[in-house]
Parts: sequence; structure tokens; C-alpha cells
Amino acid sequence: MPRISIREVAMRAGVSVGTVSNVLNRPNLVAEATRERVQAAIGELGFVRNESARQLRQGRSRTLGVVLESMANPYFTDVARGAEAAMNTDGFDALWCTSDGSVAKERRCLDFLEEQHVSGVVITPVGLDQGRVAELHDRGLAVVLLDRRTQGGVCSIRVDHVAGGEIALGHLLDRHHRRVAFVTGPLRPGPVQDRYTGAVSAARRAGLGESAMTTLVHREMTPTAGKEAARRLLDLDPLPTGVFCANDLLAIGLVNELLRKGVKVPAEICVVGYDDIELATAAAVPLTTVRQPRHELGWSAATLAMAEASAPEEHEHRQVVLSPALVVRESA
Amino acid sequence: MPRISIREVAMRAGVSVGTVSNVLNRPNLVAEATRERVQAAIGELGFVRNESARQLRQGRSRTLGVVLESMANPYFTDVARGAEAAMNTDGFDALWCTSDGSVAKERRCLDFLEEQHVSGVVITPVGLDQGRVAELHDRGLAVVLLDRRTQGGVCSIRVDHVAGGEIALGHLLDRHHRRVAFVTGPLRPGPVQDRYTGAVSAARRAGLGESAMTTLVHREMTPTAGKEAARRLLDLDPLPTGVFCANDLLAIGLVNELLRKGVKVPAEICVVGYDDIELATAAAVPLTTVRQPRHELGWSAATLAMAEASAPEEHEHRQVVLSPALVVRESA
DNA sequence: CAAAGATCATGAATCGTTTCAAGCCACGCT
DNA sequence: AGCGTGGCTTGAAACGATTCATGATCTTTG
Repeated sequence: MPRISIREVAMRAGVSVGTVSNVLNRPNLVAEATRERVQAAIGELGFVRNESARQLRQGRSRTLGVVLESMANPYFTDVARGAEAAMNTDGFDALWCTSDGSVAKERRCLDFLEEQHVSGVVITPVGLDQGRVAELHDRGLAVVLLDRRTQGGVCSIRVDHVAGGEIALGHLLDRHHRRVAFVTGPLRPGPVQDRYTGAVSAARRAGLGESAMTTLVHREMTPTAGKEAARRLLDLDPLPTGVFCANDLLAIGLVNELLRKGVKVPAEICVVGYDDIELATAAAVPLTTVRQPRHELGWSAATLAMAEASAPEEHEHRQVVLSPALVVRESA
Repeated sequence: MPRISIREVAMRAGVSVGTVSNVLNRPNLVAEATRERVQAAIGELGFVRNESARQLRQGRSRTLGVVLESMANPYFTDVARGAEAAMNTDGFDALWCTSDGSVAKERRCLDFLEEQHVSGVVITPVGLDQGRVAELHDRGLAVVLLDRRTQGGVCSIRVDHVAGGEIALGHLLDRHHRRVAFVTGPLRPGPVQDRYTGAVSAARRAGLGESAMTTLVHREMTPTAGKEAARRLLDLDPLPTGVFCANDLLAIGLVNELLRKGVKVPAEICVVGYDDIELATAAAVPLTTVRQPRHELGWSAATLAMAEASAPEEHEHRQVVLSPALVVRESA
């Protein structure tokens, strides 16, 4: 099956290739009769524009790369949908990659995106050093960092997780819990660390001693890890009465396991989550949690990237910080 | 910033463009000294291959499109990871799209993939008619249908959901439940309908009358819908003692809401889910469910697509059917 | 020593599109 | 009649990589 190019279309419609291209890209320049003839030829032959050729010629591409940390966490997929929505309204396409938290895979993603000539990248960086950012930037790519602090030079959009941590632990303290625990994944610099910092600061402000807050670190932030966390938690003596989990998946696993062990939530132990994913509402005990504006996060990130990609000259880098908010349900 | 092309590299290394291309693609044809000089130039200039130009020239592309129904359901993301793993081992790249169950968006995805010149498509079709499949096929694309029956002409890989439905309801019947319910999303032809068919057939075989199984249809298959389903379920009179949910998310929402209403699972009502997502293990009541080989599903689909894409001539279309299996935990 | 290989390097042609200077034509105006 | 104008169309030159017939240089061999 021979591939149909603009050439065949031109032949069939009895016009030049230039005219076909005009029909495709600037239809108003073409006389109506001609336009219709060309459209017809396109339909009959089943012509599909070759995006590679188009990009090659144009230099730029209306495509953005998005590198997410994982698809397993609904938080990320919600962010992704926000980004996708923004791109669709502006006629951009997205190339999705997941780094799965691995530096090597992240590098592979970026290489792939660069070869694909995306005009910008939205990324939740795992092992991304300033050097690589600068490199991408030098090559003319718009770069937007998601949920990572930056010291200028790039656009970034993040949620104030220190505030989030304060809100979460603050809520427990307001309810007079005096022995608390923080359940988390690896404390790498970034969102998770910030939540910890916020929690610590809230504890300190409430006059709690160092030892009043136990931190349980797990390798992952999954429901399964939450389940394990519940077991470790129950071994603690004295038993904390308030638990702040670094994300909702952890919290859900933890609450479920506590219930199974006969520990009542919130009567005996209160739990606060983080993210406010859909499942938080439908959980066994509807989860009190800290809502992140996930959709907006994705949307704004994509919008910033598109703006920079479309007009790199007059673009000024912005660091957007969004605020989290407490959602009180039943678990605390 | 001028983009670095093979030309600049050639100049810098003091060789011709052809040689640089050889270093990139057939390094063994190039003398070691030259090769090293070129590699050095590539490094110094930060050259990145322009994939558009490459594809344009080569005609083919080592890229596969994957169109999934949704990113919100962990089931799909697990399938996706299986597919990605297979592609990575064979040096293929993936372009991800989600149709979100919308026919229009599905069409947009396919248009996008075709313009990107992918060499094959793995798809969970929503509104895909035979015509569109044939069209893609005519244009030389390898097509693999995921989780959809086909009458030859294309590769497909699916799970035997009729068997799955039978297993699920069969399990409830084996445990002597005589009033049962099937909770589901829209009964469109496909996996969901098949599960229903399986359930009905199991019921019939056990000699249950038509009215012994109530079917509750919801618009979505989310935990939130499961929550609603619980409310509707409790209105039923007589109350079913066994419930089969068309996926785990529904089941989880349903179980959680039942617990909240003080209904004991499995003591008063037994629940069987479908999919065996990670959350099934960590649920409030660990879920008895029907496991699908998700990873294998994705892996095999990608493998089939790559095989067809690499050697279209000698390729024979295959219809693979995988078997689901019951995983007994605590909910039933 | 001439001829035949072997080994590498070259550079022009090519992929399918966009872009743009140039051309054509019909029309109205002076 | 001559000229300008506006509306449409044309065709050739890019874009950056790959490919391949050709050539250059060096080795081997009878």
C-alpha cells in the first residue's frame, strides 16, 4: 500500500502541492471551488498529514512532553488530566512518559522527548539537576517544573507543602492530640520532605517535644505500605492517637488495617491524609485530608509551558505557588 | 540558539555527514579513530538526533501508539506498564493516549497517532468499528485490539470474561448464596457485558430463577458509584446476601459504604470484585476477586504489535485469550 | 609489479511538508 | 489602451537525517 502524500492529492485535485498545503494550513487563501476539490481528493484518497515532515520543515512542534513520576497514584493521573485539558484547548498535543521514580528512566524519557522535538517539557523531576534543566533550556525547550522548588531561571508550579504539613498536623493538634505520628515514604527533598517540615514546625509551635512525634518511613507510598505502617504503629508505646500520612494511599491502607485489627477510627486513632484523591471520599472511613488543586496544577503547568513555547522572547519565568486546603471528613 | 544538526557535527569532526550518520547507525563500518572523533564532536556540541527527519527518511518508525480507556483505573495503568516493559526490551517507544470512554476523543487519538506515523496501535476500542480498523490496517499499521472480541483480520488479546463472570458468581453460589446482585457500569458489549453473561449463566446452571439475581447498573465504575450502589442495594427486599461487582473499584466503594452502614462483610453480605488491583489486598476487608493477568495482557499486546510491525509480510493474526482466576481473600 | 580485494569515506539524492517570491488573470480606472 | 490592483496559484528551495553508488587508499597476492 503506497502511502498517500500531498503530491497525490495535488495530482488528483489538479492543483499544485503548494495549494494543497494552503488548504491544510491557510484555507482562507484558497478559492472556495479549489478548496472543495482538494478536500474531496483528501477524503477519497484517505490522506493523512505526515507530522514528521511537517515538523522537520517548521522547526517547532506543537507538542509538549510531560514526565510524571508514576501512573499508579491517582494524584498524578489527575494532574495529567488537568494538563491535557489545557493543551487540548490550545491545540497542543502531549507526549506522556513516566519515570517511575528512577533517575535512569527519567533520563531516557528526556532523551526521547528531545529527539521527538517537543517544544516544551513539564516534569516532576526525580534526579534532575540544574545542569540538565539548563541544557534543555539552551536547546530552546520550554521547561516547567512541577512540584519542585526552583531558584528562578525556569518556570515552576508547586503547592506549598510546608503549609500543607502544618495544616494537617495542626488539625490533629487542635483536636488535642499530644502523641502523633508521621507516616511517609522516603524523605527526599521535595514535596514529601516539605510536608514533614511543615508537620515538625506545627508540632514545635504547639510546644510538643521532639519525641512526641514519631516518624515512620516506608519505601513506597502505597496502600500496601500503609498496611505495614499500621502494624508498626500499633507496636509503638505509648500509642499515638493522631496520625498524619504523607499521602492518601498510605492513609487508606493504614486506616483499613487499623479497622481490621479492631482499632476504631477516629474514636481511638485519628488519621489525616494528603492529596484528596477520589478514593478519600469513598473510603471505609471517609478521609480527612489536605486537598491539592491537582487539576489546576496540571492545567497551569501546561499553560505556562505553552506560553513559553509560543513566545520564548517575551516570556518571563514565573514561580507559581498554590495553596492546599484542609478537607474535614470523618477520619480526624 | 542554533540547533545542532549532523552537519555541524560533521564539520567539527572533519568528516562528511554520511560518516556521522554511519557512526550513529552502523558504527562498525567506521574506523575506530574516526568514530571516536565523531563521538567527541557529538558530545561537545550536545547533538541530539532529529527524530522527525529520521522518520521522514526511513518511512517506518519504531514507535507504537497505545490508546487506553482511562488513567483513573489502576487496572489500565497496570496493563500500560506491561506494554511499556515489552516495548522497552525491544527498543520500541510508546505514545500514550486516553480516550476517556469517548468516541470523539478516541478518534482524535487515532488521528494523532496516524499523523505521528506510529507503526502500530494497541487499543481498547470504545467506538471503534470494523471500518476504522480496516482503514488503519490498509495504511500499513499493525493493530492489536485489547480486551475485545474479533472475528479475525486483526490481532487481539483478551481475557475470557464470560469465564470470569462464571467464576465470580459461581463462588458465591458455591457458598450457598441464593439471592445475589450484580453491580456494574454500563452494559456495553465487551468485557462488562461478558461478565454479566457469565454471571447469568452460572446462576442458571445453579438453577436460580430470573428474579434471584438483581442487576444494579451505574454510570461509572468508580468507588463513588460503588458507594451509591451500596445504598441502592440496602433498599432491596429481600436483601441479597452475595454481591458480584464488575470491578474492584466498585467493590471497594460498596464494601466501605456497607461497613459504614453497619452491615458486616462478609458475615452479612459477601462481595466479589473483579481485576485484583493492588488496593484489593489493602482494602478494609481484603477483597475476594477475580484476577486478570494485567501485566501479561499489556506485554503480549505490545509484543504482538511489534511483531506485526517488524514483519508485516509473514505475520499471521492471532486471537489470544487469557484466563482469569479466582483469588479468595476475606470479603466472600 | 600489476591486479584484485578490503576498508573507509564521500556527497548527492531522497523522504513529505511548508514557505514565499513570482506569475497569471480579470477587473476597474484613467 | 495602458496600468495598477487584488485574488489565486504555482513551483522550487528548504528542513535534517539516511542511503548507496562511487571513489580513494591501503593490503594482499600471483
